[in-house]
Amino acid sequence: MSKAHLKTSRWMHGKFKCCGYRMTKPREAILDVLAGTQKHLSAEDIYLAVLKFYPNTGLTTVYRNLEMFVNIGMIVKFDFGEGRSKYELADQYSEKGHHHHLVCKTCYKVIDYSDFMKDEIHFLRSIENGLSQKYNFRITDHLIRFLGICEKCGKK
Amino acid sequence: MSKAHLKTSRWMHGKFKCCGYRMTKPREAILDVLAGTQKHLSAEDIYLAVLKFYPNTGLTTVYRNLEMFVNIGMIVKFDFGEGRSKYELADQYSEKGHHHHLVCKTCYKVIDYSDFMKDEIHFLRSIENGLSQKYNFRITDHLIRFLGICEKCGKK
DNA sequence: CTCCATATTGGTAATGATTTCCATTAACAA
DNA sequence: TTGTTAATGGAAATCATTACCAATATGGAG
Repeated sequence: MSKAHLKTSRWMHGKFKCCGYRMTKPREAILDVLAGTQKHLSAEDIYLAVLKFYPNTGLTTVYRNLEMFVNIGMIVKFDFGEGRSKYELADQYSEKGHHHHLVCKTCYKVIDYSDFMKDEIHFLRSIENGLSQKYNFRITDHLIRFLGICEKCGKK
Repeated sequence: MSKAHLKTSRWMHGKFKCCGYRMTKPREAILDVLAGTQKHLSAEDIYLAVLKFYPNTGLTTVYRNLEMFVNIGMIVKFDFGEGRSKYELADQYSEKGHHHHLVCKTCYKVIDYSDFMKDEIHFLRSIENGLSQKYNFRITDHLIRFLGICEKCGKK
C-alpha cells in the first residue's frame, strides 16, 4: 500500500492541476485504496477502506469523487449485475494494465484476464473504424466480457 | 403489434409448458410489447405499455416476470449505465437477431449493430475455448459493446 | 364442464444504492 | 497570512427494485 501511495501521489498532482481540481485527503485515499488492491470494489468498500486512513470521511464524498475520477478517466466504473457498481483504476494507472472480465452469472465472481489481447487488437481495429463511420459515432472505449458459470458454481 | 402477438403466442405455449409455467395475460403482454418494438425498454416502459392492454397489471408483476423471462433465456437484461435496466427479447426470439450495442456515454443513446459478425465469430471461437479451459469457467455468453459519443452529443 | 391445488397477481411497504442540500471546512494562489 | 471558492460530510430525499401477503386465475384431474 505504501508503494502504491507514493506512486499515486505523483500522478495526482499533475493530473489535478491541469484539470483545476484540488488535491484532498479523501481523493488521495480513494486512489490509494484502489491502487492497493486487485479487487473490484464497490463505493461502500472504498468508503470503509478510506475510513481507516481518514476516519471522518463521508460516504457522500466517496461517491462524489468516484464520479469525478470516472469523468476524468482515472477510474472506471463497472456494473456486473449485482445491483451496485464496482470501481477499478483505469488501465493506464493500474498495475493490471489492459484487461477484461469473466463474470459468473450465479455468484458474480469476477476474474480478470488479459489473454488474447493480440487477437483483440486485430479484431477491434477494423470494427471500430467501420462502426464509427457507418453510425457517425466517436468510439472511445469498448467493453468485452464473457459470462457464464464459475468452477465453484458449476459443481452445485 | 398484432403480427408480433401471434408469433409470440406460438412460442409461449411450448416454452412455458416444458418449464412448468402458466400462461397469463401479463406474461403474454410483456412479450408482445417487446416483440412490437425495436427499442430498449425499461421495466417501467414495459409496465406502461402493458397497462394499455391490461389496465390492472401491477409493476411488481412486470418486474417479477421480466426476471423469470431472463432466467429462462427469453429476454436479456442490459445495463447501459443510466441507473435502470433495459430489456430486449433474446436474439433467437427477436427480429433483430444477434447484435451488439454502441452506447453514447453522454446521452445513453443505444444503437444496435450487427455488422462484423463474421469477424466476431472468428475472434470469439479461440478466446472462449482458451479462457474456459484456463479459468475453469463455463462460458455461456459474451458482451461486446462500444462506447463513445454519438453524433448529436459530439456537436455540442 | 367443474373443481381444486397452487402458481400468479397486484397493492403497499420495505430496501438499498446513489443524490441532493447546505452549512462548515480546507486548499492554494496572491 | 488571507480571501476566494472548491470540497466536505451529515441528514434527508430519490428512485429503481424487492419483499410480503391476501385475493385471484390457470390448467390438469375427475
